[in-house]
This record gives sequence, structure tokens and C-alpha cells, in this order.
Amino acid sequence: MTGASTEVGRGKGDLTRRRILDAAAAEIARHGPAGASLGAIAAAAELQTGSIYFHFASKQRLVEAVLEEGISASLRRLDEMAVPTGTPAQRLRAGVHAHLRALAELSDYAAVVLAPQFAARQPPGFRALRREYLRRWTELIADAQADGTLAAGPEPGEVRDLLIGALNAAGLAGQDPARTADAVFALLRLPPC
Amino acid sequence: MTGASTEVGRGKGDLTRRRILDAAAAEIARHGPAGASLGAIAAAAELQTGSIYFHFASKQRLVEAVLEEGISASLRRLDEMAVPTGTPAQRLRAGVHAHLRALAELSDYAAVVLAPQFAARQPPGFRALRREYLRRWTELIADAQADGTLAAGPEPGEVRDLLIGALNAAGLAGQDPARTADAVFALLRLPPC
Amino acid sequence: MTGASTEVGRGKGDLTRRRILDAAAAEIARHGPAGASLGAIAAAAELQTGSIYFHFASKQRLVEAVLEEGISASLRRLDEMAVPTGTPAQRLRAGVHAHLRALAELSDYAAVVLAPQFAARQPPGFRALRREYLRRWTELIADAQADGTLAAGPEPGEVRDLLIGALNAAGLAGQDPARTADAVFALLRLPPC
Amino acid sequence: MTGASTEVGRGKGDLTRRRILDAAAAEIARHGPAGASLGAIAAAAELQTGSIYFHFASKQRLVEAVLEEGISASLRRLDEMAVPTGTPAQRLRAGVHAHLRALAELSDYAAVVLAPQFAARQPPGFRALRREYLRRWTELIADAQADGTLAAGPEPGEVRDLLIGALNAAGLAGQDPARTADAVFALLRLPPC
DNA sequence: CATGAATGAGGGTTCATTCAT
DNA sequence: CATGAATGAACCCTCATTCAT
Repeated sequence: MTGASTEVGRGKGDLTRRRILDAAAAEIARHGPAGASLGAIAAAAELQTGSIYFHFASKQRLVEAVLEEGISASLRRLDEMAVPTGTPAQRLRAGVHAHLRALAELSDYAAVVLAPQFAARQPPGFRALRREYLRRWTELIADAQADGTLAAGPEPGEVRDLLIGALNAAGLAGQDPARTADAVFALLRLPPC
Repeated sequence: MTGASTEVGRGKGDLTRRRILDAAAAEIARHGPAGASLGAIAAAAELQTGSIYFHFASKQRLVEAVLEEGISASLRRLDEMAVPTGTPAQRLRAGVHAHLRALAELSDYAAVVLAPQFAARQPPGFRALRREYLRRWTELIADAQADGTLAAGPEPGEVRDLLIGALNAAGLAGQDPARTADAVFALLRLPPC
Repeated sequence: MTGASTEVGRGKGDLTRRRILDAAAAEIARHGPAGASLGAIAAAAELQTGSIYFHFASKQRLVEAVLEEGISASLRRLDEMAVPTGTPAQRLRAGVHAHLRALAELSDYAAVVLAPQFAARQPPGFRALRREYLRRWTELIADAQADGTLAAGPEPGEVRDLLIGALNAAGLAGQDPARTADAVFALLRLPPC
Repeated sequence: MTGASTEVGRGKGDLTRRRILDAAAAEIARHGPAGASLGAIAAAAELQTGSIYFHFASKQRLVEAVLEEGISASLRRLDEMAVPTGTPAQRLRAGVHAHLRALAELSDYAAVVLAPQFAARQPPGFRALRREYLRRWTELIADAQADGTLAAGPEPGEVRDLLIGALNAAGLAGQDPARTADAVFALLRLPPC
């Protein structure tokens, strides 16, 4: 459904693993990690419940794998779009588009990653990727503030949280990415592209 | 912990009911509705699990009660602060302060209300209150747009979702309400108070 | 079935707890701790499987409780019969009778306690009781050796293990305690009573 | 680890089969037959779980093979040492040494064979070997009783169970075979060798 | 009002077993 | 010979719910 694979899987097992991940992302997005049952995930992946354990050591590990998939796929999109050329304003715009595209394309994974309960108590792999993602955004914001594109008063980290919070709310609600981006730019009084 | 009572509770039973509600809000905020067990809630409220059923007909009803408490307390704060006098800019500012105050004061309840999984499948009472809350905000936004305080292009509902999304992200992260409000106003280029 | 209660239980719950313990002892004696299923134990105790958890926190704890019951009941019998009056030979005889009586009366509990897999990895409560039981026996043996009743060469601990090993083999095989005692005394060339 | 092979194994398959048997004996000795998983056995034998099925038709058959290995190796040792020449006392001593040697050399297999849960419900092959082993011992005992080496009152079968029970207890506890033999002879007041 | 006790459904997990490759 | 992958049954355990006391 939402392709977020890190590496191209080849064997039969890799395909099954991906089916399980997609099903898990959908189920967790809908019911939360505690409410998502392995039975439902297995059914959606067209497997028996116990078969999941050939691919993931526990439900917890499966949830963690979904988280890492979500954040690493988002990071990949940010890398592709917000390249370090262009003016701060251009890069900020590109970042907003990348984030909204990730929300739209990874919907289930994104919903899982963004659920507030996940901020804490997650495995190091995920936390490292998340920190990296936030670091990139802090840079974009700081450059835009230095440049006058964004108001200079608030700290970049604060601005980043507000901006991403706004984008997430719109993205998770299913708003059209292009419209949302335009609305954000207008509110922030960015000069027209 | 976070007092969000609608009516003044008298008698021993009402106090117990509130203890259960507070415990439920905390547990749900931390583990989600599916992950919050009546056993843990009862333990936090210093009761036996079965005793909850004297106060709430089912777990579902308890969750609903927490939701209604959260949204109605937020609405009360919005009513108190964003009174229909003053300029659109003043009222917008007041709304932001009210929302952030609610997030800070009702932390657990607010977290429950805001978790994205709750948008759908909730009882009519809650949905009505939620709709009312959003309606107030749409008004505030529309007035501010008409007035030039906010950019006029995007639809008010869109702007409202972005703004509340930004505030929620900061509020749930535990940011100081006053700082957050200043940052938001600066980013939106609102004229100084 | 085999009454091994430490304290007289009164309430309804205590009776159920004992029913579960007896059923668990029987099931473990027959299939080993890993092979004993809570389902079978619950069925024998006329309960639903899950109901066991009201009385014991886990299967592991239930197994431990069976072990402690078995060893503490054996110790009680030893205390009652091998009182510190009389000659070493009399006390040794009394000890043998006490051990055989425990094996006969506690059959399932005894079988569980004696299964070789239980020597290690058991909870401190059990290990302490077991050590105490062995200590009593070492004393009996040492006195009998000092007295000439038993051969003086081997270490008391060694003799104790051999003697208890012999008694357990006969007891678990269901031999008549009196006959077994007579055979042991004859082999050891104890003077007739 | 403990070599108990009946026939000289040639070829790669036979070696694998032996690795599985040894691993199974160790696992069963430690966790009982129900607690020993094919997964753990396969891991110890450095194989995948499914590969065991090339060598044994089922887990039950594997357990049976371990049992037969254990008892037949014990029987072989008894045949070698307690030959039908010499006085009854000499042959009894030789039998004790053979049994203790088997316990020491076959430790895991011996532990499996001796676990009380195995007396019943085992396949005919094993039961026949076991009966034969006990028959030899009964002879040794009866001869020693007829000769006055052992007390004549108790039935030979009874004495045999007591003696083997004593030896097993010491052997499974890891006692030194020579010391144990000396202790047993001293307790039974056998004339010095 | 509150508790102790029990239920039954369902959840996560393990595991013996099968089979195509 | 051996493996990777999958199955399905059984397992231990949790939990919402009920009810006599």
C-alpha cells in the first residue's frame, strides 16, 4: 500500500516481511499500538498469526520496525527535496513540500510515527533517525530566520515544532498537500515563489 | 491532579468518580485507550477493579467521560477568555492563550482529546462539543482574516487546523504557554500587543 | 487429595487456592513442570484457566508454591517424629519413618520436590527450607556415625544423600513404608528395635 | 559430549544424528522432555529445526532414541564389568562400579533415563532393555544375599531398588564414583576388598 | 459503596510439524 | 542433506465484565 522500503527486498521472505509491515502500519494507525492485534495484522497480510514470528521476534519489535520505516522514509524524502542549494526561502518551501509528501505517501507509517505516545520509550535506532530528521529541520529554520524569511525572535527549535505540528495536523487530516503548502506560506507571509 | 470537573462534586461518591476520571485520563494519555487497563486505572485511583463499575457502566463509557471532560473544560476556558469584545487581533490572541492554558492545565485530558485516533467513532455528546469548539475557532480566524490580521487567501477551516495543530504540538511537548504564544504571534507577523 | 497445608485456610479463596495447589502437584508429578499445562490444572481444580491468576501471579509462582508446600510439609513431619530425645539409632529410625511417611502422604508434592531438575534454579524460600531439611538429616547421620550405628568412614553428607536417595526410590515407586524401613535397617545392619 | 553410540557411526549423516542425540540428551536432562524444544536442540546441534526431521520422524522418536541410547550403554557397561566369574561380593562391587561409571560417563543420557517420569509410557524397546538391566541387578543382589554378603531378609527386588536409588542420587549429584562406591560398601558392611 | 472471586474471550507467543526449494 | 518459510494447535497470560457478599 504505502511503499516505504529501505532496501529492495528480493526473496519470498522479504516480500512477506513487507506485507506484514504495511498491515501493521495500517492497524497501528487505526487502533494504536496496544489496540492493534497481531491477529488482525496477520489477516491483513494473509498469514497465520504465528507466522509473523518468523519475521519479527515480538510484537514490540514489529512496532519498532514500523516506526523506523516511517521515519527513515521521511528522512529520505527530505534529503531528496531540500537539497542544500538555493536560497533559504526556497529550501524552506522544499522542506515543507517534502514533509507533506511524506505524510501523504506514507500515510499509515506517518500516522504511527507522529502519534504523541511515541515520543518516549522507543528504541535507539528510531530515536537517532528522529533526532536527525529534527536536526535537518532546525537548520532549515535557522537559515530562514537569519535571512529574514521567518521572524527572528523565537528559537529555531520552537519554530520547528510549531511548523511541523501544523503540517502534521493538516497531513493527517488528509488535506491536499499543495493547498496546505500554499496556506502555510501565506500565513507566514513568505514572498510568492 | 488536573481538575477538569464540570460540576462541583459533593459527597464521597463524586470524589471517587473524579479520582477514577483523573486516573483514566493519565493512563489513556500514556498508553492509549486500548492500552489503558481498568486494573491500572483502579490501582491509581486506589480501588479494586470491579468497583469502577459502580461509577461507570463500562470502560467505553469511562473513556467517553474523559473525552467529554477534556473538551468541555477546554470550551469553558475559551468562553472565559476570548469574549466577543475587542478587536479581531485581540480575540485571536486571547484564543491562543486559552488553548495553550487548557493544554497546560488539563494535560492528561488534553492529550486524550487530541490523540488523532479519537476524531472518529466517538459518542454524539463529545462530537457536538468538539464541533462547537472548532466553530468558535473558525469564527476567530475568519474575523482575523477579514481584518487583515491573518492572510486572507486560505480558507478559515484550513487555517484553524494548522494553527491548532501548531499549538497542540507545542503544548503536548510541555512548552511554556507564554513563550509559545509569543513565538506564534511573531511567526504570523501579528502587530505587537 | 494430599493435605500439605501450612496454615488452616478459612475463606472461600483459600479453599480454591488449595484445590489449585493439589491439582498442580498432581499434574507436575505426572508431566514435569514444563509439561503440566495450566488448562489441565484448572480443569482438575474445576476452574477456568484464567481464574488461576487470581490466586497465583504466574505458572512459575504456582510451581514454586507447590515446591514450598512439599518441602515444608516434609520438614514438619521430620520435626514431629525425629525429636531430639532417644539414642542416635532410635532417632535415625524415626527419621527414616518420617521421610517415608512424607513420601507416602504427600505423594504428588514429594514427587515434584524430588524430581532431579529441581535441585537448582529455585526460589530462595524453597532452597532455604531444603537446606534446613538436609541439615537435620546430616545431624542424624553424624550422631549415628559417632555412636557406631552407622559406619564411620564416609562423610555424613555423603551418607545422607545415599540414604535419602534410597528412600526416595522406594517411596516414589509406591513401596509400603514399613517394609521399606525394615529393609533399609536390615541392609545397614542396625540392631533390631 | 557424552559418547553413548551403539554402533560405530560412519558418514556425515551419522555424525549429525549423534550431534542431535547428544544435544537432545542435554536439553532433556535440563528441562525435561516436555520442556526440551526442538528449536533449542537444533541450535545446540548447529542445525535448523526442520532438519531434525531428516534424522528422526518426530520429537517422540528422538526422545525414545535418547532413552534407548542411555539404557543400552548402561547395560553394555554392566556386561563388561560384572562378569559371571568371581565371588558374589566381587560381582556386586563390580556392578556398583559399572553403574556409577555409567552415570558419570553418560551424564545427560543417564539423567534422562533415570528421571522418574520415564518409568511408564515408553516404547517396548526401551522397556525391554530396562527390564533386562534390572534383571541382572536382581541376580547380583540375590547371589549376594544367598552368600551372606547382604542381609537376607528383604526381597532382592526391594534391595535392588534401594541400592540403585542410592547410587543414582550420588551419581546425578556429581559425586566422585570411587568415593561413592567406598561409602556404599562401608555402609553395607561389606568386607574390605 | 466497595470488595473478593470468578468468568470467558481474546491476546501474544511457542512449538512440533510440513514442504517446496 | 539441509534450509527457509509457513502452519495450526496449544500455551500462558490479560482483561473487561459480572455478581454474591
